[in-house]
Amino acid sequence: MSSCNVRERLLDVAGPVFSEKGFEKATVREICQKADVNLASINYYFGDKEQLYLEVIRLAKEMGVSRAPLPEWTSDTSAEQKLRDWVTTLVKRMLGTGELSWSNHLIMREVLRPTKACEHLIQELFRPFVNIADSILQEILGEEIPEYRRMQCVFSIAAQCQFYRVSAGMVTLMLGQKEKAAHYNNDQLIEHILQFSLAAIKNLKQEFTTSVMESSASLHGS
Amino acid sequence: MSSCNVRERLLDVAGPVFSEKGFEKATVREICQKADVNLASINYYFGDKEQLYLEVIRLAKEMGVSRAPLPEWTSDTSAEQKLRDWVTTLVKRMLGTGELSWSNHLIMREVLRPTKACEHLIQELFRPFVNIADSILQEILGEEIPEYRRMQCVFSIAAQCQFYRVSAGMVTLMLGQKEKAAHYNNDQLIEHILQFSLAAIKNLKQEFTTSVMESSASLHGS
DNA sequence: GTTGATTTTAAACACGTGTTTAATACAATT
DNA sequence: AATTGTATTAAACACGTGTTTAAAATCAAC
Repeated sequence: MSSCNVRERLLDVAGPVFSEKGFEKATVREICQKADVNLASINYYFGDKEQLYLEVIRLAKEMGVSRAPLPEWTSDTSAEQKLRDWVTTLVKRMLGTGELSWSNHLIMREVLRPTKACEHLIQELFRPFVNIADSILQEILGEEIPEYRRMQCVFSIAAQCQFYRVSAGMVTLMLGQKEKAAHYNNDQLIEHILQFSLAAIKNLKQEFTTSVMESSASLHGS
Repeated sequence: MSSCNVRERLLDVAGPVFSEKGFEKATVREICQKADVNLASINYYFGDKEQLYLEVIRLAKEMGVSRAPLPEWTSDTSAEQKLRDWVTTLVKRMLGTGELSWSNHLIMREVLRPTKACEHLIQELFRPFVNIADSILQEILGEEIPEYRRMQCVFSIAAQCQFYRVSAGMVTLMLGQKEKAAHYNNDQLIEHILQFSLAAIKNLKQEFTTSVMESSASLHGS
């Protein structure tokens, strides 16, 4: 009867521990102790520590997505609104607060120092999410901007969202607690990132259309 | 005679090892072996592993700055040129290639997971460097934009530079080697980051001046 | 109820880590 | 040449790690 909820308890406990300590520094002893199971249980149910970790990553991916999903869009949702939703979702997933933020932490660890598990995250999580941003930018920028320029913009936006997660410690040390609390909450960050990025994107579009007009004009001229 | 170049050899060897493995995973045995000194030498000369690490961080800071210094500016250097130099310097320091890039790696490790050494880096390296960007932005934006908005912009620029360092592994996995080599070398990145950020900053300035004009107009009107 | 497989347990194993120690070698000074 | 203080060495120490093992306990089926 008391059998296989041990496996579940291990999965539940391992997530936060791996998230806080990282794969290397997390110890099977701590995980087993917090799960209130025997030390040998991880090897019995998962084979070894690494396979437990891979299972936890899978779980984190699913939880992360379901926790901060993209809203539904209709055919007349504006591209800017979509971009706002996209940025909001990314910031929420990255800076996700509260009790379930371990999944975000864990995924971010994989981004910063990829292991075997990162390939899976890219296929199932990052690539689809980036593709959405790419299609939004295509909607704004039109067809004539080359794909790699769009991708650079996507990276620039994602970079800003990522910064406040990965450099949070340094940002706090630089600004001081009060300054950071005053001007760097989620909503203000989203607003700044959106304004900053939208201006850059619209400028890129304008620059491209005028350069096309110029080359067209010089073509007609010569 | 054979005395105290042991200390130097340890410092020379420890930098790359700490950079590659991080403080925790780097072992005193590997460092001592590569430095061709006895296992006990680190404790003899530095006290313990951590104090060696602190010395290495100091060394990395000095090397990083001297390796990619900011160019000299005259009184008629344009603000945009200064910003270009600043971004170029930051990208070079972060993505610094070749034999001496260990210092950049090591400093980036401190940003991502601050230890005691980070406070020193902030005081001596980050704060002065960020202040330079802040004064450049002040030159572009004028006085009426509040300081925290300028700082947000500085962070947005730095975030883009940082992204390709900390997420390099994931970016490569996403794009594939050839695509990354084709469109994401240092020069192209600098160009994109500058264009992207300058457009955003100029838009911010414009938005502020028009809103000031509006409020001024409504003031005169009422 | 007995049997057989599955699960749980405590102990030990094998290895790697940073650090310490006591003996030795070396250099300069008296 | 003897002495003193410094530098080097090999060995051992103390601890923490993931994993394995063999015995005990539990459960399901006959």
